[in-house]
Amino acid sequence: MNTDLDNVIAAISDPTRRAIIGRLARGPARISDIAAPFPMSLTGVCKHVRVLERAGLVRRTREGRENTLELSAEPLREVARWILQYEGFWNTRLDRLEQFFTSKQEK
Amino acid sequence: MNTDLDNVIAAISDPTRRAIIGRLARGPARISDIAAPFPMSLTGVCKHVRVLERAGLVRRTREGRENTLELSAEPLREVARWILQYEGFWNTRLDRLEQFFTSKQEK
DNA sequence: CCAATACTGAACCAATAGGTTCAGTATTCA
DNA sequence: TGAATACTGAACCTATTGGTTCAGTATTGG
Repeated sequence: MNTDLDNVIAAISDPTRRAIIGRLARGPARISDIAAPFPMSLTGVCKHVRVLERAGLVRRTREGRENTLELSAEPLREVARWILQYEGFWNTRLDRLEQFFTSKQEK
Repeated sequence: MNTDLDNVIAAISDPTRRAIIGRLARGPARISDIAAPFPMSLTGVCKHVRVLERAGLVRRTREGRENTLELSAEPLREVARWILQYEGFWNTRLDRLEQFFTSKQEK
């Protein structure tokens, strides 16, 4: 089974898709606009956009032949939450030790 | 080309590997110990561990026939940094609007 | 109306991911 | 020493990923 978290993390594991997110953070854009800077066919970019869409990271509004994309960063929040639970492990050696004993007590 | 960030994010996109990280957060463990709860062959778990290792998320210490694994969460920091730059986008509607105009000004 | 624009779907491809089994190598315990 | 333990490598399999091309459908501007 594939959870939402899996899909979101998989979506942001690709550098092209992270770049698309970065672009959309500066404001909404059409697929063609987004595709322009990439050394890749429009179809290729289209596919990446669909992956982001399925992960809930992008909202699409069709008007006529144009598809305007908008960043929808909410799903990243869950990912941040998952990662930040390990925050104590990437500071000092001491923090790591402390975290270890804290979790031992909790158990 | 595959960046470190790509490898780390790809590593944590798999639920089995996230579970392994969760297990190691409670303290070091041998591969067999880690493998036990998973409905999967030891070889399968071994492969997952190697992925985590290549991403720098796990350190291994061999003593005799036993491989003791230890969490090395530092690489997650970069991922957190990447995600948190979009923090303003997952709060209120207002925040999103604000962020949008702020970035417009910067440009 | 015609041509250009903005996509989209289908078919294809090579590489990678995630799993398996089986056989092998060290290492340790009794 | 001999059996059990703790892995590891190789070969294999299927499904998915990330890309392509080509052909098609709407939509729009001149």
